[in-house]
Amino acid sequence: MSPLPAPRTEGELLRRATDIAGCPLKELAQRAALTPPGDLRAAKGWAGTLIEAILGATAASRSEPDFQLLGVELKTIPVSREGRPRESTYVCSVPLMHASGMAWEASCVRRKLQRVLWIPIEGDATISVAERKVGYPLLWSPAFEEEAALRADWEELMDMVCLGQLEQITAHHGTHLQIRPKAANSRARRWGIGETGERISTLPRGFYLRASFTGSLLRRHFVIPP
DNA sequence: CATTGATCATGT
DNA sequence: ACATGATCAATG
Repeated sequence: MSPLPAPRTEGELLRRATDIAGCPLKELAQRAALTPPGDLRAAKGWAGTLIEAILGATAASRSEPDFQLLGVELKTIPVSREGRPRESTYVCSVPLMHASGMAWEASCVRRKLQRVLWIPIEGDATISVAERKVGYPLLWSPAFEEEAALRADWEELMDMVCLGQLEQITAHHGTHLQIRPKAANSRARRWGIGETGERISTLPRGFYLRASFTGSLLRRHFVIPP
């Protein structure tokens, strides 16, 4: 496949995304000269990377929005037959040091979620990766209430990170945004802040959006049925 | 059976 | 090393 030029406007991006709605992944893979894996166990990011290539994303594996010119982040999301998200959505890593006094406005969570192109993909395990179909896209920015709710979660969680309560954070915290491990394995280490303010060696963490949050936003925009 | 904690591959 | 793309697999 010849390298696709990056979309120059949101409209162009959205048109490309709409054009592939209903398409099985094998068809898109063929365009990109790729072969769909039998399962995603050893290729967890395969579908996301494929859609990036198909839509002409430019920032693969860089700390930039996927569509740099447009400031748009691409997120594929696996959905069940009923259209419900099957998984949470990774947002960004959690800053474990030097984050005291950081404002929501300056956070990576807010920056990442400022403008997102959501693309649902059939994620039922009974459907082979090749046959899974791409759904209709949603170009989304958080509504005022959504951002306020995310901000409240972020502030509560980051307070814990900065006040030495990192080890007490579990995935149960946060209504819409949660903190979970994000690492190669459970032996991975980063520096964090301990109970008495000392440096501790801890597991790297990431911010994730709960499936309930992405589900309600897809429903609210009529991308998936109620 | 939904959710949490763990994990996989690849690029810079 | 650490970011990107996420899903897997154990657990309650």
